[in-house]
Amino acid sequence: MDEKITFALRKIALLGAIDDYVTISSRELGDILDMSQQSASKRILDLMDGEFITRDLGTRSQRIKLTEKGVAALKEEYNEYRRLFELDDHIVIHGTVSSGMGEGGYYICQKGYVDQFKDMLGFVPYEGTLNLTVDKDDLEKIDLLRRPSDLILKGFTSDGRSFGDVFVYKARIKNMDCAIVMPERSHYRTTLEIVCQYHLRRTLSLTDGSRVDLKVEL
Amino acid sequence: MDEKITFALRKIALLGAIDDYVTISSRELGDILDMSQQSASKRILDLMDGEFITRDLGTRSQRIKLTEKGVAALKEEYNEYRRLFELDDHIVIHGTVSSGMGEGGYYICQKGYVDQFKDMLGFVPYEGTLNLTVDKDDLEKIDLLRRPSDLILKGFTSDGRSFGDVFVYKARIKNMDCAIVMPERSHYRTTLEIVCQYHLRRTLSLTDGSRVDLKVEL
DNA sequence: ATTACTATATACCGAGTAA
DNA sequence: TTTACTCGGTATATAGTAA
Repeated sequence: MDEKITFALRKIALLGAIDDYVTISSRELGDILDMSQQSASKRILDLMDGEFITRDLGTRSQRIKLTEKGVAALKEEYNEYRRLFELDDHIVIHGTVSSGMGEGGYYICQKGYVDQFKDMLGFVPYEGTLNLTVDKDDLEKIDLLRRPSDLILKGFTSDGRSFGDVFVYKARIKNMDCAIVMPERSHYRTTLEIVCQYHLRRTLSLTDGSRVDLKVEL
Repeated sequence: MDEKITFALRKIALLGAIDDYVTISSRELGDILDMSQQSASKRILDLMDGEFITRDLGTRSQRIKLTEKGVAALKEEYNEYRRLFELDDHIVIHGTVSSGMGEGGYYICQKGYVDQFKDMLGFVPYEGTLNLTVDKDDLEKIDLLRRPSDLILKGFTSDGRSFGDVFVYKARIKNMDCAIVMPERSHYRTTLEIVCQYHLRRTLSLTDGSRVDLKVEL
């Protein structure tokens, strides 16, 4: 979505053009957008071209109203702001990609977990986890995760082997949705295990030692 | 606020850069902003120039965090969206500016009302009202206002003359805060009387017959 | 691999103006 | 009064490249 488009669209919407047609000349819109009458006129044509607004043009006035698509475009941007300011219950954990087989990777591939995981997060995890060695300065942030998550994969028994509960924390790496998996009885460690729908190493071109910022929802 | 600035700022904030430093190369930012590495680099310099972000630049990576000013800029835009989508309890009434002495204008200038008005709306109304003849198609919308407003100027007696209650409805004309005043015992009319901190006729260059879109909070 | 400079290409803006 | 065209000046973007 072009930022010039949503800027003009938002200013027009603020005049009430979501609910009904609003009378606004290109000169007036130019004043609001801090640009010339000519540029505002062009912007209106662009908005119509993208079907973000409809207009009925009289000989000495025009009336503008947002289309469904126009409202949707604004809502999309609004949701980005909500992610920033309404759900500001997250922390950022810095760390380094490391290898080494974590038991979380073994756990999460069990069918008993995968089905629950899909219901919970909405995706089937890629087979295998990304190991993240947490920066020394951020180790204390892990304790914030030790509070029982409200996302818990229930334990089960399979082939005579018992699998315990696993805590899950929704997270993001560079806008990629992922999750921390943490077996309930894991001992204190400096490494987190991340699961994702995609192969994070390949998708984000990560190798051992790559720096990663993990944004975790609390 | 320049829209290019807030666009880049928002995308960086979404990576978690409000809470803490976040590692992001200009190449990666370019991908996110759909522009070249060079332009993204320039955008970062612009953001630093405006003191919207701080950066610590290493030899092979940079870390970015929003400043107070940067967060404030985003919150300003967020508030515009809240006005659009959270308080969507309003209607738009179309009408035409007309003259003719409404009794509302006489009423509202009484000291007994003005003091209450200032407490309620936060401004002292300009002496005189703007008369708005409502479009035939929008007359039924006035009935929505007939529900008792939660903003009521209490009646009083002055010089042996009694003044009744007046309903007040917050409204906006082209982003100007104003209010509809409606004496409780007024008979059904097709004309609304608008008060504002400023002289609306002059400020908005309105003359008799000018088309006006009135956005009313319910 | 980075960031960011310079130079060239492109897009954008607005003055003038027609309808 | 409007809207919106053309056109020329300016700002913005990117390719090439240095550090």
